Amino acid sequence: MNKKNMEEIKQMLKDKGIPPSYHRISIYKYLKDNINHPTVDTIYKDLSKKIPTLSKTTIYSTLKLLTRKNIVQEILIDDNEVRYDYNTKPHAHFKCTKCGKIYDIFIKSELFNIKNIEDFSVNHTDIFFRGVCEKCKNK
Amino acid sequence: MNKKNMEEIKQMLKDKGIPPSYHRISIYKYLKDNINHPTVDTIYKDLSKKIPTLSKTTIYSTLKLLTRKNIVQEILIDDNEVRYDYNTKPHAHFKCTKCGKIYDIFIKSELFNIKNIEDFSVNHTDIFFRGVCEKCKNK
DNA sequence: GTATCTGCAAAACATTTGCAATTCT
DNA sequence: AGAATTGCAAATGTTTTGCAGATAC
Repeated sequence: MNKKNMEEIKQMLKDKGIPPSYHRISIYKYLKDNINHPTVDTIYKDLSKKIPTLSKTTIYSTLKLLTRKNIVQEILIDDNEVRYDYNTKPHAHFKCTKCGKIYDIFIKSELFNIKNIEDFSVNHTDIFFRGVCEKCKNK
Repeated sequence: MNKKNMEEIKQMLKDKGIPPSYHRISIYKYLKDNINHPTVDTIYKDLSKKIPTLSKTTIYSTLKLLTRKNIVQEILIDDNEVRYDYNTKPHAHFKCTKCGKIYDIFIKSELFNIKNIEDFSVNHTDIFFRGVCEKCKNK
């Protein structure tokens, strides 16, 4: 089952023109299994338990590569830390300013489909909300 | 005329509960005169020509203060540099991925008025577009 | 055997902080 | 004088880069 996942990811990376090294497969699988928009640091702390030789440099370069190939998505919602999202389909994000968690918001909006606005060609639309989540409201 | 502007800003800062030092007035006036979403570094390079004693620390602390008081707006559209926007009214932004310029987009969207979404209380909505601007298209 | 991938250490940035000096009233 | 503002230098945190060694095909 886990093996099967690895094989599937391996094939997918190949199809996208990315040589599927063990590290790359592992990092992608981590994003698939942890859809809570982890940072490089979080990925490193977790994954290096299982793969002690893994370095941050490799995580950085792998994520840049996957982003360039549109297999994952960078989220720049706040602060100066980049987060990564396994889900590349158009969706919005919500960040709770108290607990810092980021949630996916699956709203439909015509803004995601805009191809031109004023004189500009649009390639990508980001919609971010900031506020307080249910849990933090009740504290 | 210029003096008059300074006086107006001074009064406005006072009204918002901010002691209007010369540096604070100058930084706010810079944002008013340069609505192209400058970074701290840009502000520093430009303003320190006129005010040689001005330090980056002061610019950082002043902008944090103005942001907290909702007099200016932080823009976190890309990379790891914060940009500042004189215009605090709801509007979207477009970033050209070729030249790096950021443009204001004055679209109307009900998303700017959302107060609740799913279980969350929304305080702020950001809408960002990325793509290529007219000038870069024709290069 | 040659390309690529990886990891370390250093560098490069943006931003924050501690603290002493300056300024303002 | 007393409180707030400012500036320097150092610290912090994230990301990038150069290069040497390891790995893969």
